[in-house]
Amino acid sequence: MMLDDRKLRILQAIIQSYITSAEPIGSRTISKSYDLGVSSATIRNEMSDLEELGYLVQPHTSAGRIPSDKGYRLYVNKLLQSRNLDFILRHDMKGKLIEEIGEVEQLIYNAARILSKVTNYTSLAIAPQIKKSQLKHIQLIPIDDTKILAVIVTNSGTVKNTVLRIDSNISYDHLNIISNYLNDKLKGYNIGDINAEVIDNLVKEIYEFKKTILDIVPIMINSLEDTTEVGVFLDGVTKIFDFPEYNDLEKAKEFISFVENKPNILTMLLDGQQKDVEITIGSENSFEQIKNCSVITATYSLNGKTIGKIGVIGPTRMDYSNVINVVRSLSLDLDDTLKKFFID
Amino acid sequence: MMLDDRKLRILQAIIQSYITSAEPIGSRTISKSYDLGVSSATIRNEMSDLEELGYLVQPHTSAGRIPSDKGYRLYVNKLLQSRNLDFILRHDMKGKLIEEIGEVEQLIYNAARILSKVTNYTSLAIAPQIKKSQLKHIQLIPIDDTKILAVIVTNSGTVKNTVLRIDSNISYDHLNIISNYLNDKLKGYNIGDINAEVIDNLVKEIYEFKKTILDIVPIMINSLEDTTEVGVFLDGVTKIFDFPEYNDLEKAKEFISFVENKPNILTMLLDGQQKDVEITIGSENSFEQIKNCSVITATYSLNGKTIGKIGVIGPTRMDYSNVINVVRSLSLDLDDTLKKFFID
DNA sequence: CATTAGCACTCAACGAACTAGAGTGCTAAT
DNA sequence: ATTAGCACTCTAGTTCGTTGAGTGCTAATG
Repeated sequence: MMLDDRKLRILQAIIQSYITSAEPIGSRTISKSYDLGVSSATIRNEMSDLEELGYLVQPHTSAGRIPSDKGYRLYVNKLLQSRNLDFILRHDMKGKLIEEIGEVEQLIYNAARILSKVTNYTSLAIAPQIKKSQLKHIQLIPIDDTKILAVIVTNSGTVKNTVLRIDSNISYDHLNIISNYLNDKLKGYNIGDINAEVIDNLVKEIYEFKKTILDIVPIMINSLEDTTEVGVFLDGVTKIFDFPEYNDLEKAKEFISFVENKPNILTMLLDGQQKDVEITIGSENSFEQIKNCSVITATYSLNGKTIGKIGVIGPTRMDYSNVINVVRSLSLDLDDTLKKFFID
Repeated sequence: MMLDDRKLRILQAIIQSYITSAEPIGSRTISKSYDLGVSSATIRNEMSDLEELGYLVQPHTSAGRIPSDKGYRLYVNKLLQSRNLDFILRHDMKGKLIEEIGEVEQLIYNAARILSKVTNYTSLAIAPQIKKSQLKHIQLIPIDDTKILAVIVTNSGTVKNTVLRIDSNISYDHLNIISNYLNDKLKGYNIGDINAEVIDNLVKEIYEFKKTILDIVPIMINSLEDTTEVGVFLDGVTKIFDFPEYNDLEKAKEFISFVENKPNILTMLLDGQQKDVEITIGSENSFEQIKNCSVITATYSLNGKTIGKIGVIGPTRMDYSNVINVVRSLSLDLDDTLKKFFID
């Protein structure tokens, strides 16, 4: 049995109906609402075939049918006609995005908030990954006898502070010399590439402050990799309550627990392929807790290099067409904005 | 009609039962479980009186009674016998708290996480209020031709970065001179006290960099007051699902929406009196959305000055005794830890 | 005179039984 | 190949009694 054109049209009709209604769709509904030129009985037969092929499932006998993950996948890959995003909306989004530019984190959080507001799904975002950024400036500042503050600025605009505890008292001037030296040697380095070897080479050329540098730099680099500190942004968590599929406390709890757990979000977004727009449907998700959700993400880049991701998560019955458009367009806006305000 | 000792004992019994069972309490339950030496009929009469006095309410005729906000208030003020917190638990909490000390924010977030884990309620915390802290160090760092980074360190350990956009190119050396000058003049100032007048006085004594300072300092100070950036920490949001009073999607949604809104939490915590431990019961809350919740907070201090708050929020049927103990003890631990690691 | 046993009354919660209605699958006619 | 027709299925509501916890009142009691 093959998927002929009529079957595809019926599948499309069912999925579109289901996305807006959240109710199982029966053959009569389709024959009435869509002009397919065949009777409900024919549609009934076709639906039976579509179920056999795995694109539809029946919650119970004597109910209509709902799309399976496989059905949604086909829909997304083949049946989605990409309409253009409303110009006004695009313009508004970009306006909101650049309304108040502070640090990059602020910008990304802004993007997440816009995304949730415009799509009415929960939005996710990760701030530029420090490891993938280049070191732009490094500065050591004495705080008191036992502490110095290391400030690291990256090309993507991220500023990261680390308080270091030290034994020996180092003078302001000495710290300045070390700062300058580190700047000189490490500027432009990919932060992820600064490893033991690099640090070893670093101190080969300098004798006076060798010990201090070996005390300071590894701790500093380590603290940059602290994942608990990494910027994960969420907005619109409570949007999930608007969907009938989460009219169940257990499910709502599971969703919110998952999404509030930053490491989950981080792994999910970082593990994915780094393609432009990525769509993960239901059971395709690697986390069991969200096997009834779809996730749509897009990357954002600086200097042609992907540095982070934004996206939304919601029920598999998601308005794919709209969300894909919004996410893509917002990620392009982000690229623009980053280029303009944070260019290397 | 007066509240004699027997009425108080009955009220106490009802509240204690209700806190653990979440079910309306009937007269027979009390007479069986607590040895008050009177029959259920007598208790029935007393309960009727307690209702008339406003300490109890009846969900419907033929149901037991539950405490009113006024009842809880009396309980908290008069009937709570303060038992001591388990020594092991105290020790564990402190251990966890100082397990990994990074910046203050990290410490406060740690406290919130411990609080939620130990009490099984949603926990809240605010990071040290920059306005109430003193300036310890200020440093201007050039990023590129159009941007400089201002790093401000306070006595409470908070490090705050602000990226400033400038027109004219300022050399590294000039920035250093300005940094040193500002340090010299502003160190020790309460950040909240640095106003236009102070800045005016600041530039009276210096001519060379007057314009630059006037360009930089006000923006810097302003950005410190940006409330969207202020540290509000939450943990255990989903704990609310464990309480039968939130077995209702609408209520759960209202709660989570409220609590996820940082400005709400900020106003709530900052508006309260700044006493040691503060308990707000049900309708005493200024926010309509949480009129069925109680909030228990404690302040934490540095150098005898209150700089922030931690606390929990949950249903009015809260284990007041335990939560008060835990919150108080954790706030003392925080004081200790701050003193040790972040002392001025 | 406070206390209590006794009893009629109330009401939410639960479950059984029934109904309505949407939808299917099959069969036979077109 | 398509479709009208129909028996069948199953959920979601609805009604209606039953149960049981709890109350409030009254009259008896020490």
